[in-house]
This record gives sequence, C-alpha cells and structure tokens, in this order.
Amino acid sequence: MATIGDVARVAGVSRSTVSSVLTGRKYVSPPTRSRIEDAIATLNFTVNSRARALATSRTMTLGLVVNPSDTHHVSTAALYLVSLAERARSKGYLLTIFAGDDGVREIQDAHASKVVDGFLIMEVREDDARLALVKAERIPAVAIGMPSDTRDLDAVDFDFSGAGRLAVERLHAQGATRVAFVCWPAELYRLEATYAFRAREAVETLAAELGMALETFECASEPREMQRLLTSILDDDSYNGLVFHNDAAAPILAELLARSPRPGLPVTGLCPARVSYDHWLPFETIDTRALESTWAAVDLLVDRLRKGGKPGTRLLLEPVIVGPHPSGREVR
Amino acid sequence: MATIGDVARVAGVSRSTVSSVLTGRKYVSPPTRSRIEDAIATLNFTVNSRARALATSRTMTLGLVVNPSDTHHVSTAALYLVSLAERARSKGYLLTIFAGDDGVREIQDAHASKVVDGFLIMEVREDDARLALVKAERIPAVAIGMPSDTRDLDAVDFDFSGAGRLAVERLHAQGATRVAFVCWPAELYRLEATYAFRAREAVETLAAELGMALETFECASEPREMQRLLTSILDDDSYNGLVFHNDAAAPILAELLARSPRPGLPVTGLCPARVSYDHWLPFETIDTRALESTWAAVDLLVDRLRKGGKPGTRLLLEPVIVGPHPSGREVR
DNA sequence: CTGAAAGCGCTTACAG
DNA sequence: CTGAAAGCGCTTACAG
Repeated sequence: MATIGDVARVAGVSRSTVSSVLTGRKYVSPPTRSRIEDAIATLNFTVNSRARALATSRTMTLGLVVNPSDTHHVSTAALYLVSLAERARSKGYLLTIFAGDDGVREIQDAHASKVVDGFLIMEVREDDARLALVKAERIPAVAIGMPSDTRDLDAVDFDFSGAGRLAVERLHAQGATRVAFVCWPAELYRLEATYAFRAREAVETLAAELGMALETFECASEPREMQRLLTSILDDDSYNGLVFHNDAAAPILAELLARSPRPGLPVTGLCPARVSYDHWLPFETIDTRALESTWAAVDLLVDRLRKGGKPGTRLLLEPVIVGPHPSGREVR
Repeated sequence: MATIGDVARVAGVSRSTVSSVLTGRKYVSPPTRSRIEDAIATLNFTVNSRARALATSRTMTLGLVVNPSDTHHVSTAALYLVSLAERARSKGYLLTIFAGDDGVREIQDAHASKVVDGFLIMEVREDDARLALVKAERIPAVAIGMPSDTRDLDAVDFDFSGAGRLAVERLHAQGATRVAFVCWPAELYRLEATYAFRAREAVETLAAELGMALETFECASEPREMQRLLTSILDDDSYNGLVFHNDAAAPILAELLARSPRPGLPVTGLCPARVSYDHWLPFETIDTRALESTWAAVDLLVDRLRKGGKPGTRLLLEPVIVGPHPSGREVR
C-alpha cells in the first residue's frame, strides 16, 4: 500500500505538501497540485484513515446507541439503520452500531477509547442515564426522542404529543364519544420511553378535555394477546372510536379488520408510513416520520461536530396524516 | 485524557511495560503488573483505539456491506443488524455499516483506507462483483448467501435448496398435486439473489420429479398487487397446495387467510421464525434462520481474521420446521 | 508557495 | 523481567 511518502517521492515534493492537497486546507500551486494528483492516481493511493484519525483526533464515524431489548418492541427502528448509515455517509461519516444492555457503559467505553466522534442515542427515556452521561461529560451526542428536560442537550423527535392530540381531534370531529386507546406494552410506560408516554399523555389529556370517555389498553407483545385484546375491543359495540399506537400490533389489527370490517368505527393510528404501507392499514394513520427524524438527528450531530457550539437544540417534527393505504406516496 | 505515558510515569515503569500488560502478550511480574493496574485505575486510562489501530494495523471492526435497495425487499435482514453488532462485540469487534448502491466501491474504499478488518457481505448474488473483488484482492470477507462457485470464498447461508425441497415434500405428503408457488418479485431472480433462486430451483425441480403440477407466481412488492395475486390463488379451488416464499407478503397472506380460511389447502412457508411469529402465520413454516446464519458469518469472519488461513469454508444451515404459530419457541 | 520537524498514542522487535 | 528506540502514516504549526 502506498503511503503519503511514496506520493511525495513520485511527485517530487515533501510529504506536507501532499498532505496539503489531501486535506485541502492550504493553497498549493496548480502545477504542483496536479503533479501530486497524478502521483496519487498512478500509485492508487488512499489515505490511511487510522493514521489520519490519530493525527487529527477525529475518526469521522458516528456511533448509534441502541438498546437491543427495546429494539424488540421498536423493531421498526432497525429498519432505518441502513438509511441512517447512508445519511451519515453522505456527510462523510461512517456509522457504527453500539448495542448493549448498558448503554452507559457502551458510551463511556467508546468515548474513552476514541472510537467515534459522537453518538446518536435511540429509544430515549424520560429519565435516561445515557443522556445524563453525555451532558455531564460533554460528549457530543443527539437524542432521538424528547425528554422533558433538554437543557444542554440536542434532541430530535417526531412530535408524539401533537400526534396524540391530532388523533383525538380526528375522532372527535367524526363524532366519537367513547374511545378505545390501544397502546404499547406497560413496560414501555414504566421505562418512560418518550415516544410512548408523550403520545399517551396527550391522548388522555385531550380526550378528557373534550369530554370523551377514553379507555386505555396497554397491549402485550405476544400476538395471541394482541389478538385477544383487539378482538374484544372490536367486538364491543359501545366504542365509536379507536386510537391505535402500537406498530407491532398493526398487522394483527389489519388482519382482524380485514376479517370483519367495522365501517362505523373511525380509527386513527400512529405509526411510520412504512408500516401503514406494508400492512396496508385500512384506516388513516399519522405518520411518525421515523426516517426523517433519524435523518435530522444525523444532520444535527454532524453539524455540532463540525461547527461546535453548545448543545440545546430541540427539534420536533410535525404530525402528518397519511392513508388509509397511502400507496400513492413515496415510502421507504 | 491519560495516555500510556502517564500510566508509565505513575507506575514508575516504561511505556513498553505498560503496553505489555495492556496487550497481555508478554509476561510481566505480578508486583509490576499490579502497580500498573493501579495506575490505570487511578488515572482512569483507556487505550486510544486510533493509536492502537495505527500501530497494530488492525481496527477491530467489521464492515457490514448491504445494498440499500435490496434491503427494501429483505427488510428482515435489517432486523438483524443490531444482533449482528452484539455478536461482533461479544468477540471484541465493532460493526460498521456500509450501505451504498455500488458495493464494490464501498468495499474498495473501506479496504484501501483501512477502516475495517474484514467484511460481511449480505444479499449475495450468483454473479456478484463484490465477491469477485474480495477474492481477487484477497480481502477478508464472508458472504452471507451461497453462490455456486465458492472457491477461495468463505460463505455461510441457510440451505434454501434443502428448504425448497422440504416444502414440496411436505405438501406431497399431504397429497397435494396441483401446487401454487408464490415467490419473490421477478427482479430478485433477474439479479439471481441466491436465497431467492436457490429455493425456487429446488421447488420447481422436485415438484417436477414428483409429478406435481406447479405454477410459479412472482409476487410484486406493492401490497395491492400482493393482495390481488394471493386472492386469485386462494380463490382458485383447483390448487391443493401452496408454497410460499416471500417475507414481505406474509402479513397479507395471513390477513387473507384470516378473512376466509382455507382448511383444505395445505400451505408451507419459508421465512424467518420471527416473521412467522410476529404475523402469527396460520400455516407451517420453514424457519430460514436468518439470525443464526448471520451469527455464523460473524463467527467465521472473526475466526479467519484471528487465525488466518485460506478462505473456502462453505457452511449451510439445515432447514427446520416451525409453526403454525410457533409462539412456544424462543424467537427474536 | 513549500519543506523540515515534531507530534498524535500506541506496539514491537531488540538489547540488556 | 524491563527499557530505549524506532516505527505505524498521517497532520500541523513554524520557518523560510
């Protein structure tokens, strides 16, 4: 493998001059530059990223911190990993995955060993030790999720509160008075996963304000349980509205509604457009914009890394209604 | 951040001795060792991975090469990214994602810039330029998929041929004589994605041998198309058997069968147990063991990296029948 | 506009 | 058993 020294020799210049054209941080006269470029081409030279990382103390890679057990519920998040990597790459960064039960340890280790420049933290909780760590240690990071306290923290998320309210409004406008709210497993609310409890809070609060009778059903993660719960709700004629926030149960709800449609029951779902599309959900859905929010997080982190500055940006993506069957829309 | 020099000073030894305890490649007397360990603890020292990588010329990270457009079809693969990262980490490696339309370029660049030690190549095709590259350049890599020619190549996959045969046998044993075979979109066969065409070849060949009438239906990737195709097949009473190999269409088939069950129609599916479980597929399924095969690929690559040796290992995972509704089994 | 020198933080023969 | 020295392949002030 050719090194910068080889290039310098072939081009008849010093190593620093080669480095100058490589980094582009210094003016190099056109003739010298082109001699160097020729040498690079003939030697098929590529900068050694390890050496560069050591010299610059930047690795040009982002760490994605996920909790492997949470991913079980939020497996849609996994769908976006590849897109995240593409997004990062388009900005000159690589993406490496940190999946460990103890995210704090992962971040500490990775930061101490200087293996990445910053972190994207997924499946954020209201009281999240990982966020406390990055704040305290001033580790570059952005939260994908929205805890209440975002002082000194960069955070990006879909507006789950707004979406919860919008869902209730939609049903209210259709005359719903007795509404069932099917949501995630109880565990996620115990953990206070922000995407779960923000939506729930909004749904329950607005329903109360509007004088609607709302019943909340935490939905277990076993298909059998899901089916039992959903069947009992669909069979209960007293409901005239359903708010649905559980990506994992979406295919089963679609199945049940396909088996016995309930045209008189307005349903509004919250899930990524991709889920709505793949399962062809037969009801309107508020796109939780999973892809866009993770992209925005990448953009924000890269920006912070490049320009520095104090964290504290809070970015919330607006709810958008899609479907039923948004097959006309570009979805991935 | 403390460096190895700081540790050496505090412990009153040379930097090389510190390095010896860090790498564990040299004997260090217990007293010296414990002085060094104390110093490491009090200084909260962590090896700088960039410096180590430069010195050892190993990065301790694996590159996962995926094709972002294929992932659309094989989105289940994405489900396993996190697990792959965990598996790699358990062996001391990090995992970074390379998602680009031109996998060859990705690999070349990453290899030249020495950003990873080896590659896991997903969604392998029969005639795959990425594999040609790693063979020619002797780049450490393992294919997740099984091309016909595996000379000088490490390859791991689920036995899609065996599974195709098994599926046909199952239906044959149940007296099926006129069988519909629903498979992936035509595009995947044009590309000769090995998991797709191996299964298909096996299904078609064995059905012919057994004198069964088999009709193959390539299934588009739009839900609407899927539904149309599946409906027309289910409505056609002349079929008395169905082989189903299309993870993406699984939820829709489940939906249709839920709506109008066809107890007289034996169905055998090929898909990851996870898909069968999540969608609660109402028919038996041959688990394509996606998680296990990717794990095996990690293990093989790490082994190759550690022990060296000529590539040429060919590992095929045996088909296993699960379901219907394998809810009793541990699935992730 | 270009180059010589020092430095990034490790590891690894090589002496002793 | 331990240490001094060279080297991994870059970048970056600093001179000139």
